[in-house]
Amino acid sequence: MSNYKTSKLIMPRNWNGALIVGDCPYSESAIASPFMHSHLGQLIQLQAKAGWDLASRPAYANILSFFPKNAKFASVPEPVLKNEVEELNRIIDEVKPKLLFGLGRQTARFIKHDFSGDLEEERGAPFATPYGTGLLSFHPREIFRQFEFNIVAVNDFTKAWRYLRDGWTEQKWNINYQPTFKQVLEALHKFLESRAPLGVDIETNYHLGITCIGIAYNHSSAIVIPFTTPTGFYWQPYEERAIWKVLCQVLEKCPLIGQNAVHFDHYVLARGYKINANFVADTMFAQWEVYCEMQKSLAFINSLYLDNPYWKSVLKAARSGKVPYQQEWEYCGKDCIVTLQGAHELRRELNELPSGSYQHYKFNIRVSRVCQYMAIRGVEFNFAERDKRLKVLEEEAHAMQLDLDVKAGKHIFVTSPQKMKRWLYEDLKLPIHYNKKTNDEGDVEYRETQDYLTLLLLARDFPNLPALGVAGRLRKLRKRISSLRLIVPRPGTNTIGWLFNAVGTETGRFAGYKPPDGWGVQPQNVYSGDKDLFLAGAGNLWCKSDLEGADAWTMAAMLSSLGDHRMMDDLLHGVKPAQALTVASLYGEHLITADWQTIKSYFPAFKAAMKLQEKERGKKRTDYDAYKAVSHGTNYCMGPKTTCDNIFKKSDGELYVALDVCRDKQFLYEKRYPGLQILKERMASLLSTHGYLDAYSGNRRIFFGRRDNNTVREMISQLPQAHTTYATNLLFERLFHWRGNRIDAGSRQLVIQPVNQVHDEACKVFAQQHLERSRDIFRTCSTNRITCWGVDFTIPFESTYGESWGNCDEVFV
DNA sequence: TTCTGTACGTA
DNA sequence: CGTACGTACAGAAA
Repeated sequence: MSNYKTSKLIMPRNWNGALIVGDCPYSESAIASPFMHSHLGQLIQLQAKAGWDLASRPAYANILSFFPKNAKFASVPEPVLKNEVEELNRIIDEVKPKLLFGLGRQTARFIKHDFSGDLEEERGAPFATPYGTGLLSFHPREIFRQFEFNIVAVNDFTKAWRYLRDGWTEQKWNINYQPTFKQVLEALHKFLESRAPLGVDIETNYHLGITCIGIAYNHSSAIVIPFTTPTGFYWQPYEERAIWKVLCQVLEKCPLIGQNAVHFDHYVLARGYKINANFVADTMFAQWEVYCEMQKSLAFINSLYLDNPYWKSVLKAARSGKVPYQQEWEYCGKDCIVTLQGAHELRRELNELPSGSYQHYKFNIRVSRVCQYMAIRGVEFNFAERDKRLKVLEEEAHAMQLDLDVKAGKHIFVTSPQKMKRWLYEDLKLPIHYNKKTNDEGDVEYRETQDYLTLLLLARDFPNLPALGVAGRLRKLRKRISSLRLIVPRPGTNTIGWLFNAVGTETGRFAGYKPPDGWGVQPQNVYSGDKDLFLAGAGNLWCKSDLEGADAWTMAAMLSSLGDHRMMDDLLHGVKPAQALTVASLYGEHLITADWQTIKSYFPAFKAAMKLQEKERGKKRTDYDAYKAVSHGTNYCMGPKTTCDNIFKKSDGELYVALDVCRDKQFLYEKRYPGLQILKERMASLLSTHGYLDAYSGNRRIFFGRRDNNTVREMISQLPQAHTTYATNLLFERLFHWRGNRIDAGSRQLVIQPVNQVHDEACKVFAQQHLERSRDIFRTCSTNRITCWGVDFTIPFESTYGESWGNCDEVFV
């Protein structure tokens, strides 16, 4: 083989057999070789980090031998591109690389013949080439832009080295996806006998009917039971009945491993098939526990820990008829097998972490049973009252629309951002307002906006244009109306459902969803004013338990450990930080450093003053409301501009705190809690020394972002959120699993039934006759003790009950 | 029909 | 330069 160097290929003397292919040269002027300057440096660093033996070297090539115009691949004329690709292919045929390693999304298109078009999906999954193994990863350019890709790229380079050294062949899949009746029954009975863990996955059609169900029983074998074909049914009716009978037992009795943090499979089986599937492990939960900032998809898990080629494009192809429809069943079998394999590897990953991680994973799996319970149970919804309310609101909206059109002198379509923009900035020529937007790459952009805040600000600056305020209020009202109108009950009932994902967020908070059948709502963004429509049901009570000062406790503990004990002192003696700030603002700024006793001595006067303000200005418009926003914002490094915007917006344009006033109040707040400044520095130093934070729950969040202020802010909110979540989840976990919360011994029926969770608010329902018993149970289950940075504390609940979510006025405990 | 951006609801 | 989310709608792309 010839040693030669061109802008297209660099072939080293001591070649290791790998050809690393990029998309185009570094820049217009740096085209002498495929990778130059920082790109080459990055590649060498990645090889070193991934343990490549650098005594021999990879060859480097590019799709393009030149830098495309404006750095846009699309600008390259088709024939030119074709020539370049052909030349690359000639090079590949000549050098015959054992490893073809393509970097970047453009590159992937040309070196993998069946590339799906999504690099993040296919990255890290090996494929066969005529001369060896192929692999895709990020281009150094992409890694620079998106810092967290770096760790993933190291993983890909580690894999690449292994494939180069040991080669790669696709594992043999043993998937029986067109089984006979006899085979299915035999397999199911065998599972029932052995009770070995099974990897389970279902595929469903648009109506949530199960098209097939796959069961993997070892790391290469699965049986898939098809139910429907595009034209009918796979089984005779009597066969299907017999299969479901045994299948139901398998799903309820065998330990199942799933890939389904949203509990979609469980929900479908329970609601549509009356099967309470026994999922005891979930690869999504495990992957979240290991790297909560990363994706949790099966393809991603495969790319990190396994060696299967990309298989995820088959489902779409099978459904659209591009490949035989039976391949959907085979695909389902692969999913099950990869789930089983992934669970195995993730167990090893968890072992590498402190023991708390595995404990928290197990805890979350127990919590996930509560998510399933709440999803299936649902709650009663007051449809009669909803309909009445809708009527009133719709009339109100109609009147507002007429008023708006008159005031504006033309019809204003408030739900169209485009039309609103034209009205404000073209017709009325008002000053353009911008909104901060963080794009996928993490860069901050500013875009034109016409949101509620903008309309309020414009209305304030242009009092001669009363239409502005009306437009803002109307748009909000329309949003509320459409949310209400779209609520649909489960057929024949007044019940609605919701879904939860216990690992839906990076901080450990739940994510909530509208159920896949559409019969319900997203539980966590229900408009406060409509919460009274969610009912306990006849003979029942709705009980709402809020964590009191939820996030503040962890904040106080962190400050305490840094030597500033004042916030903890305040909280322990019933002084909320925002109250201290308000008292000092109202009765003399010297009070800002006063002890809690002094602050408290002003409480009667302070509370009376706020009551008066509420009477005069309306709800959410008192000074205390403003100072709450200042305190909250300052805790999380919010700037004075956003703080005063928030106050203005929350008070519907009534409360305007000038920017410098807002800034002064922040200084005042920081004077009382000087630890806040130290905390920022401490977090920045933790980011560079450790790069992770451990919560008391056992969960560790590794921060993959850049070492900048942005990440420091994420870190500051991490532990408060993680601990709040832990306290709420702990309550639910106990209520669900503790035998003391059962109607009677041996019963599965709960006395206190969890129904909803909104971060620091736990909603439960119990029968009226069990009020006293529920109080006892709650007292037992609601205790917690958290240690943060060596400081112990407890987050107390404040509980009330009533007939509905929005109507909890009686004190519970 | 599917995707993207904007706006807005929650803690 | 608060954090963390999901959904509805409009309008464009396919």
